[in-house]
Parts: sequence; structure tokens; C-alpha cells
Amino acid sequence: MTKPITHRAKGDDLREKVLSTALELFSARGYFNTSIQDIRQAAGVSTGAIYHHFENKEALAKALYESLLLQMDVAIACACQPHHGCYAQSRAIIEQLFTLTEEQPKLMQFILLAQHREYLPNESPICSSKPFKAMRQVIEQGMINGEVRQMDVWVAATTMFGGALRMMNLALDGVLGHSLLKHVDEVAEAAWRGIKS
Amino acid sequence: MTKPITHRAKGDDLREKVLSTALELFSARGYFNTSIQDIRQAAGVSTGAIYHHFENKEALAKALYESLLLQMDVAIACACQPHHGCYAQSRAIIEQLFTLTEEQPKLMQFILLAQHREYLPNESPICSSKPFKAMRQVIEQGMINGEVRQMDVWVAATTMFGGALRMMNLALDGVLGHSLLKHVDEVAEAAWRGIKS
DNA sequence: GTCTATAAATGGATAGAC
DNA sequence: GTCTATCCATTTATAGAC
Repeated sequence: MTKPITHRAKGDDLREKVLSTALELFSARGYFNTSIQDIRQAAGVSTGAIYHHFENKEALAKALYESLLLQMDVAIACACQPHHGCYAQSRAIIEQLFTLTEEQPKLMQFILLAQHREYLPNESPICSSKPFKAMRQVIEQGMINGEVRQMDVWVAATTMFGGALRMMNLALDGVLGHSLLKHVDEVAEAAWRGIKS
Repeated sequence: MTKPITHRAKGDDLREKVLSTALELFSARGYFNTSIQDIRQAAGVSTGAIYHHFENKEALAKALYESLLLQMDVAIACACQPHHGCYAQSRAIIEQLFTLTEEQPKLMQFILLAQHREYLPNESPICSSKPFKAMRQVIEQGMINGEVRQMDVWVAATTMFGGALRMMNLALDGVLGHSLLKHVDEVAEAAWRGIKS
């Protein structure tokens, strides 16, 4: 920490402003339909300021992506932590995912629906990211404990969370009239029937 | 039909060539990373020819999208047709989806993973398209027949097909080492446990 | 119906003042 | 650290010959 602690640097605020504006625009129109100009205007900053904080447009997207993935990872870890057993943890994850989808749809839109590989060519696929790994590990542990019957781990994990993720897609696409959160138990229980021993 | 029947018009061949090249490039790099130049070169045709057959780049993508959706719709209808009962039909759909994913990954990449709304702003979300409607109808019918227990229809449909679709995502992202088709029965049976009465 | 050449616009990124 | 002005490359789309 070489920065002065006395007061929040102006630069950090601007950086955050740019990131939140970028999320707004990327999730609404997509990465390629959003120009630096658009971000500049919407954030009320200058081109130079953006390029001072980010090497280029791709680096901006990468910073945003990583920040949101981390946010999602923390949210899932926190949701899991107070619960024990595969079902309780899986249900808690689904509830947390549904909550995030309703409360921060732009975050989930960007994380779930965007095709990051098209503009972050070196990024590994989202299913290899930490939050998704955490979800698989819950199922793996359940299989070791005998709560989940013996089956292919990938199949077990997609069975448990695939339906929930599809429901989130529907909600984000606006085809689901009612609230996602109403369905947490129905979704979690139906999926659990598929894999419990 | 005002065209002469005697021989296949040259124009149709070129049109098909452009469409198949576009699918190749769109699925590999994405719509926005593919220029008309790229298509022109890869297809070995001229700019003028492309614009003779398609009003603009968006119209090209729309034609491709609709053609592939139709292809998928026909494939699903054919897979369903010889079977009776909700489970048999659902399993047949999953088998057909897995087969398509393995045999025509570019088609499925473009249909499933691309964010069409970013470049086809007037298109309705993919979950409202015919093939996805057909999948939901199979489940709806199963609920009427009593094969599927009473529950929210959206939840039932996503429970039945959500896991399979996630597995396809994994396969398309290249994180699934082995063959998708090996898992048809395991995936279908696990999902079925979730919704059967 | 297909070609080449080119127009017109946009967008990412830089330079240099303050 | 932030601003304005501008460069340069790329891209969509058109014009007009064949």
C-alpha cells in the first residue's frame, strides 16, 4: 500500500465508475455493441481517463469479468458455509443463485449469458471457474458421503444444478412471469430426487 | 416457383456456400469477430455476390439462424415421433440433442451458445422457439397423463432437460473428455426421477 | 449474377496540454 | 490523473463494369 490512507483516491472512484458503467452497457447491449465512446459518455469521463486505468477495451472487460466472478464465488461460498450435507448446501447454492439473479440481474446476465471467449480469447470456459468448481465439489463430497448415489460426477452435478441454471436463463430472458425465488424448493427438491441415493 | 427446374441455379449454390461458411466462422469466432471480408475470402466469393443474396450482414445471420432452428426443430420432431409416453419421448429428445452436438457441433454452438439478441435485436429469445416449445409440450402432456407429478410446468421442463443442456455446454466447451452419447441413459434417467409421479 | 474498386462511417487507441 | 483533439485501421455497404 503506497497510497495515502487519509482519503479515498479520486482515481479509484473513477475506476469503479467505469467498471459499473461497463457492466451496465455490456449486459444490456453486449460487449461488441458497446464502444469506448458509449462508456465514456455514460460514465461522464474522458477517453484518456479510461485508458489511464485500463490498457485497452479487452483489459477492461477482463477486469470486470474477474471482479464479478469473484463476487459470485464469495456469494456461493458464504451461502454454503452455514449448511451441512449435500442437499442443504445444494439448496443454499440454488437459493443464492436465484437471489443474485433477481437482485443483480446485470451481474448474472454478464456472467452467465455472455460469450466471454469471443472477446477474452485466453480465458478458460466459465464452467472451469471457481464458483462452478465449488458447485461440483459439493456434489462430489455428497457422493463420497453416500448421500448421492454412485454415478458420473459430471452427470450428477449437471442434474443437480442444470435445471436451476435453465430457470435463471428463463428469468433473465424475461419469459418467466413470476419470481424465481418462489421456486427454490421445488427446483432443488426435483433435482435432488435425481441424484440422491 | 418461377425458376427453371431443369438445373440447379448457380445462385443457390453460392447462397448455400455463403451460409455454410458463415456458420463455420460465426461458431468459431462469433458474429462480431467475423467480417464480411472473412466470409468473402473463406467462401471464395465476392462482396457483391454476398450482398446480392443478403440485404446485409444481419440478414445473413438471421437467415442462418432460422435455417438452423428449423433443422433442430425437424430433428426433435422426428426423434419424438416413433415414441410414446413422456419418458420415452424425453429420452429420445436428449439422445437426438446429444447426437446433434457430437455430429454438428457448429450448429449447436451457434444455436445454443451464441447471444443472438446482440445482433438480431428483434428476435425472440431462443427458449421461445419451436424446438424448445416442443420440449416443454412433451412434459406438459406427461403431466396431463399423470406420468409426471403435478408441479410448475417450467420447473418440470427445466428439471427434465436442464441437465442435458448443461452437459451439451460442457461438451461444446471441450471440458468433457469422453463422449456425450455414452451418458444419454444416465442423464435421462436421473432427470426423470426428478419429475416422475 | 458476379466481380472490383471505393465510399462513408465507426471505433479503438494515442499524443500532448493542463 | 484527467482532459481534448486526432490518427489510423477496419468494416459495412454501394457503384458501376462485365
